[in-house]
Amino acid sequence: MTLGHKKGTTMPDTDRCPDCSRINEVLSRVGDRWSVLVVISLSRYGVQRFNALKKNLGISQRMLSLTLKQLERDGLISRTYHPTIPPKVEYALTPLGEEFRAPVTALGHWALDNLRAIDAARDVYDAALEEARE
Amino acid sequence: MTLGHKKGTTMPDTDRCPDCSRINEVLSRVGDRWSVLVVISLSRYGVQRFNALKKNLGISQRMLSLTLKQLERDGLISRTYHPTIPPKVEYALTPLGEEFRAPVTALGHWALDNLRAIDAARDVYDAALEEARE
DNA sequence: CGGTATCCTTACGGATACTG
DNA sequence: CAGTATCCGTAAGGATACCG
Repeated sequence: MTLGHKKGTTMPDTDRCPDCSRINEVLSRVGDRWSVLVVISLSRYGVQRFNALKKNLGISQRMLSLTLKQLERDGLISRTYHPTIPPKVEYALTPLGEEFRAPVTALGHWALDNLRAIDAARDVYDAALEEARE
Repeated sequence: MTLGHKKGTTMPDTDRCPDCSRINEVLSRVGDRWSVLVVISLSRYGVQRFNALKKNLGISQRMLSLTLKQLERDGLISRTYHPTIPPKVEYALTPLGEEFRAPVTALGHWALDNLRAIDAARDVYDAALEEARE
C-alpha cells in the first residue's frame, strides 16, 4: 500500500479504499485514546505497575483494567504477576508493542507540537462563525 | 518532551505524566477513527469531494459531515465551496493537515503491517483462556 | 495492591427523511 | 450534490463498592 499522496492519482469513486476498512479494523482495537496513552507511557518510563499507570495517566481503574487486558490480548504488552503480599503486577511492551512505539510516539510528538496551532485554528473558526451570525 | 524510552528513567509516581493529559486532549479531538481515516484518504488521493469521501470510507453521511466540520475547525482540512448547479464541495489538507500526514500514515502502515500479528496474538490469548477454563 | 462487578450517564454513530 | 434534522440503539467510560 502507498499511503503517500501522488499528484496524478485519482480516486476511482466506484470503489472504496480497500485498506481503509482494514486500517479501521486495527485502529478500532489499538487506536483508541487510552491504548495509545498506555503505550506512550510504557514507552517513556518502561515497565510500570498498575497503580503507577493509573496515577500517571489519570485514567479510571475500570478503563485501565479493560485497556490493559485488550492490549495484552492483542500482544502489545505483557503482564507479569508477582504473588507477593501485597501482590505486584508489572506491565511492559512486548516486541510487537516495541514496534508500535515508533508510530505512536510520532503521533504523541505531533500532538504536543501542534496543540497550540489547533487551538488557534479553532479560535479563528469560531470567530468567523460569530461574525457570520450577525 | 522525550517520548523515547530511557533505560534509567523511573516514573515519579507521586506525579502524573504532564504531557499525557495534553496528548490526551489533542487525541480526543483529531484522534478518533473517522478523523484519522479522512486524513489518510485525503493524504492518499488528494482533494476529494463529499460523496467521494463517503463512498471511499464507507462512512455514514452524518458522521462524515460532523467529522469534516471538526477537522476544518481544527485547521487540518480546508473546505472549498463551488456554487454551481449541482453544488460541488472540495476538501483538502491544509499545511497543518499535511504535517499530520507523517504520523498518521506511519500509524496506518503499522496497522496494515501488523494486522495479522495481532490476530495471531489474539488466537493464542483466547486459546490459553480456553485452556485455563477447563 | 490489583483487580471485578454493578450502576448509571453521556457520547458515538447508523438509518431515515427532508432541504437549498 | 452536499448537506441538516430527528430518532434511536449501542457502546464508552466514570463512580462506587467489594474481593483475593
